[in-house]
Amino acid sequence: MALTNEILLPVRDYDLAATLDSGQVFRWRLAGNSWRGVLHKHSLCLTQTKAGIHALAARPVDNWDFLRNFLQTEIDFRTVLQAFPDDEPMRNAVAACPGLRLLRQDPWECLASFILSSTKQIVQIRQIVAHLCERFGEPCHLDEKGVPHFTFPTPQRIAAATEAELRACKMGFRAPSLHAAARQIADGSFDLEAIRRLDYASARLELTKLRGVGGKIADCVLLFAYGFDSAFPVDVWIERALQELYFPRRRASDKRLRKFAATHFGPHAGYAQQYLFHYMRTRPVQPTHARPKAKPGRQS
DNA sequence: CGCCAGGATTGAA
DNA sequence: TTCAATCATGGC
Repeated sequence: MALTNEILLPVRDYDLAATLDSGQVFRWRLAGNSWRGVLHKHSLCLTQTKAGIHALAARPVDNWDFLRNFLQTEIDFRTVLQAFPDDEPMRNAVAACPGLRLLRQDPWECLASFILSSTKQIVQIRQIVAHLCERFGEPCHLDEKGVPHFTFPTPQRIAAATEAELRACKMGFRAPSLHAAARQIADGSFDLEAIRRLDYASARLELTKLRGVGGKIADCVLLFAYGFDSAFPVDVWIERALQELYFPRRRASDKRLRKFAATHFGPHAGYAQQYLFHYMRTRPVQPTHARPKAKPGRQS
């Protein structure tokens, strides 16, 4: 294949900005009307145009499949949307952002990022990950402003760091979890590739053996890195979404909500989850002051 | 079940 | 300006 610095991926129904800014990935930032980020060792600049997504690489690329895979431009997106339940919350969520997509990330970067995500807001996760890449990643490109772009650090590099060095990236109590995961992956005692060959339930069980990885974080990794479309991460936003949109009059237990989610949203439940998440976070602020904090048994 | 673990942000004093 | 509450997930 010929080396090229740029490519146009002619994709429709794709909202690049919403997708890169929807809490799946933490390393893409807006520069003008383009998105800058690093994938493997390629520093990229992505721009949404009428014709699709234009990619500009800092260095020539011989095969762009890694980008098609990351952006998931080849999937049958219509089928995904058509498989959603035809109810009002889903119609509203899709209407609010019709081109929202799921990405397909590198498992290690995704796992590491979500270990760092626990009890953190998206802005803070971005900061921690940026620190981590600056200190332990490799510089792979200097942009026109002279700002270096870094690769995501390997498990080997993180394993070789001290816990104090990791804590200096502001990750606090998550440092031992990240360190342990990196060591297990670096020494081969945990195989991220083997996860691919498991069914969803086994893969989830396997991931939750890692310290700092509970059901929610496992589901994020299974959905965002391995493409298990049935994974349905339930964080507080999704819990709120399910409660308010599907059980407005009575308080449903956590267990009840998960059971509902597992059956209601169909084979691409993970996509549905992403739409609900985005919908909850971007819709106009609700008048929370008018409603007292939810208490068991009593919900306005 | 209930508490604790950092650190950035928001809102109150 | 300082200070306290809030955020949000897993481990014990």
